[in-house]
Amino acid sequence: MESSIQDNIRAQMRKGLVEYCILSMLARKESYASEIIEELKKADMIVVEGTLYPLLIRAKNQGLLSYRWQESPQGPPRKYYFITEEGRKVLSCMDGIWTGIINSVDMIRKGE
Amino acid sequence: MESSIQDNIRAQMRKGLVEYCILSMLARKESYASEIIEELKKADMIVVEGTLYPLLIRAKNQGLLSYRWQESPQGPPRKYYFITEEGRKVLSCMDGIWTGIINSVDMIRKGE
DNA sequence: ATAATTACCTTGTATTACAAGATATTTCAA
DNA sequence: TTGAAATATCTTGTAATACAAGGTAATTAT
Repeated sequence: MESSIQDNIRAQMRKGLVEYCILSMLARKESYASEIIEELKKADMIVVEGTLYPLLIRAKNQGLLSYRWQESPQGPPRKYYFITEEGRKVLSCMDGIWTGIINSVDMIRKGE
Repeated sequence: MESSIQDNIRAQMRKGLVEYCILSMLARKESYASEIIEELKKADMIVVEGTLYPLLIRAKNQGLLSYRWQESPQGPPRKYYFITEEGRKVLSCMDGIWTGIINSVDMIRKGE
């Protein structure tokens, strides 16, 4: 099965933004994987489990996120992730990087 | 040697944008690899040869770019790449995707 | 000749996101 | 009390990207 060029481009462009988006979300309120996926879907930023779980583990190992267990009204307990102080510093830095990227692309698109 | 978390994030965020930027540049005027790298550098979008050459070849194989040889005032001949009609269609599509990504990130960043 | 400059290209590696599937806990109905 | 449904977490294997590092080749100047 072959994917279209456009699908491929959409996929490529999103790369690396996922971490920024997830840190952003968790900076406002703690959340668990299934809920994070639902909320990203609302903003058309589709992410699947196989992407999210390794990312959360990486961010936790870097000290950007931490988590606590909490019982669920139904099913197994939820792993609520929340942002750390270190994570907030990195997020603030990412804001600047993101703004810079938008400016760079804008310059290139419009012809410096 | 270990790179900082921030360097890593900067690198990740840029992924996939390079193709968009290069198609954009070539949509205004044809150019060759060394010049493309120089111009991207001006916009703080650093790209190296090992990234650019495979990308140009991929885009050519997809029919988005084509090229012609031209003698250089000094050194070996230059391979001038230019965008095709198909490339312009895809570029127009990428504009929309890029705008959509900016909107998505903005929604997520600001809390939908 | 040969060194310098300019240019093109390749190989191997780290990282990322995804597809697909495995595992575990709770509730509810038969 | 057994089993299905729902909700969760997590792992493995694969494809793709960007980069570091190095290789090849043509022209000009010394």
